[in-house]
Amino acid sequence: MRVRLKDIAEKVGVSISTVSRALSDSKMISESTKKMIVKVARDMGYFPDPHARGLKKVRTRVVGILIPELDNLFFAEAVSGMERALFSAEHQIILCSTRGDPKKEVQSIRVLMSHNVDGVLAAPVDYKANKKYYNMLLSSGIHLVFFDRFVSSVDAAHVISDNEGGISTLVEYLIRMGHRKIGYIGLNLRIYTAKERLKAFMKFVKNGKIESRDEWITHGEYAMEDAERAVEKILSLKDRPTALVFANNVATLGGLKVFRRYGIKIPDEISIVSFDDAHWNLVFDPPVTCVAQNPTQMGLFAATILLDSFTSNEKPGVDKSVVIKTKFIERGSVKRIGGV
Amino acid sequence: MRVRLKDIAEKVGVSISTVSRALSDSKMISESTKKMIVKVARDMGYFPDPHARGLKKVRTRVVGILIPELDNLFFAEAVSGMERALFSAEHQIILCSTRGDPKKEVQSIRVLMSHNVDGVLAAPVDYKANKKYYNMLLSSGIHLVFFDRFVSSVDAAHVISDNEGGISTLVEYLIRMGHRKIGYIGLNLRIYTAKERLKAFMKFVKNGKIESRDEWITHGEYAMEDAERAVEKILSLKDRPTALVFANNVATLGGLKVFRRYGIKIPDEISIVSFDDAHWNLVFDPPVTCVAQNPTQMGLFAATILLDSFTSNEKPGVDKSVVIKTKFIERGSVKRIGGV
DNA sequence: CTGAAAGCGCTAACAA
DNA sequence: TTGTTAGCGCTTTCAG
Repeated sequence: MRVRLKDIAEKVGVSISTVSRALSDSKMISESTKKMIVKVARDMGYFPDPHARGLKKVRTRVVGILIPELDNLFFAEAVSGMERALFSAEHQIILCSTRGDPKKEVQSIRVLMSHNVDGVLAAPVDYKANKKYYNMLLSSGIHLVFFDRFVSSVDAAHVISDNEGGISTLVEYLIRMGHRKIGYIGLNLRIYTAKERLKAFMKFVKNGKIESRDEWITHGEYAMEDAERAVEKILSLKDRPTALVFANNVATLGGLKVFRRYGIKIPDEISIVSFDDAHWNLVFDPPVTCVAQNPTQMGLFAATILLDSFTSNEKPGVDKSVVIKTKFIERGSVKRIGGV
Repeated sequence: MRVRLKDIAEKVGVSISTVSRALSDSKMISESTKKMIVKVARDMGYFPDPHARGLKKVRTRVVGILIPELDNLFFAEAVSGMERALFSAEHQIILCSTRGDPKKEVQSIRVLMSHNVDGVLAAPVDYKANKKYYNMLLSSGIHLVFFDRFVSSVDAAHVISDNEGGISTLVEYLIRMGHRKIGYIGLNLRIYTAKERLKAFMKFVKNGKIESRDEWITHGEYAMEDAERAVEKILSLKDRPTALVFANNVATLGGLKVFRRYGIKIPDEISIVSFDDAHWNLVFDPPVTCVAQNPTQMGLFAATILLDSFTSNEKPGVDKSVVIKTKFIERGSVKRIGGV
């Protein structure tokens, strides 16, 4: 049977509330009895009942994690980083996956609220939708930290990569390598990162630093197949770009599949760069030049901000946000065709 | 504010218990009032408080998932499959990661028990250790389903791949392709799958179907670096095997890294096969011949068995276990050097 | 068929 | 400094 405060109280010969105080490290108790009680509690293997706690609306030591999907290694690693931080701080995780569906996102937010979680770490589906529900979370006292993406004008800290900087690094590199005709394989624009990365790319088009046609710029959904179709379409064009920027790891893998299927040689026939590194760059030939994110670190940061906010007891506002620089990794997927 | 049974009761003009009965679909209530109450509850956005529920030791609709690590895509996909099944059945997930540490495993089991979860889906660290704690789980009424691995002589269903069959397929294929001198890059033998796969491999050694020396058979930890070291050691031998069997995706990636570093051509200089498929086989050249597991399906099965056991209200015993066949995928990583 | 009331384990306000 | 007690929202006897 489970050990309750009552059991400890009986054993020590004090009241339940004394035990409660001892275990919550209250000041209103003598050091000696506290020591005694703590020892007995440990010996008996006491662990407070989270439900009884939760019912009293005190800290539940549970945080909700809300992600689009787990089978993208980016999110898996991010959650792994969070888990590390949260476990050390003795917090539990309730995991919800939205699969990119705003409806599921709403349901998940509801569930997390009803579980009375202390905080939520979220990578929201949509830049705008469900703002209402995130605010509802906040106003019911739950701390919130966004990661990878955020919802505009919700006052919560976010931990994101430097999307604009990353894309700029990539495009500037291509320019240095002599490329001007550059295509872009993007993602669904509801997603914050997709929007930011495209915007960064378009800046180069607008100011004439590169040349890009509408047909070279694509926005798929968040699946490999979309990237595949997009790349196939671009390859079928008479006037092709000499280089392609892939907006994330999923898109890149899709592109590489197509190149392989058609026997297209990288970088001889077309050059590519990618936002996101991937495991298979360890073995793929040529490995892809990219800007790498660090999802584990991102998760760790986000969780740490949240945990700190519990300690300080104030919600982490947007001013606590962190932007993580991406890391440029030059490899062999870009051909020099002029330039400096 | 949160909607409680009390609020619904007041609105409808009945007692709390009537509302409770209506919502739990009891027989002891008239159809008409039930209908009415259910409707009002929905309109008001009622969602039962999991803590109040949990405190009463009824179904919490929460299941614990216990895995070694999330940043291995195998487990990420398995959890993804579980999430799908559990979400449909309106169950929540508490996620615990052991990182291969039996101590953390014990702590996690304790946490899950204290959270009064209805069931646990676990890929245990060790084949023997912590048997006591899994039995403790069971005896406190929590349903348990193992996946990928299990703990011996704990009476709980498991969902695993056909490890022996998979390895046999791989080795027999190598034999057909003319290989006799075959090495094995294995994992830590505390892990159930590692043990099973090695056993299956050793059967071929013992009955003389293949020739293998002690130096060709390695057992690393569960990290890529161990596989790298193991492969390097084998390559440095004067008398090398002509083919290598890799015991999982992590080991395979480690091996490929080494081959790349030393410029070793697959399959010309050495042939390889692998337990587990991987994403990068879509783009790697040559893609690796392997037996693929289906982690998503494994997760789905495990979760389904657990959910069924809630319905039937009896713990899923070891007799409910499922063994999933692996899928052989012939690709280009093995050279024919004789044979049929 | 419905309502009143006890109690799950804990915290916190109030008494002593 | 300690003990007593109310009550968190729900389920479940037990009466009606």
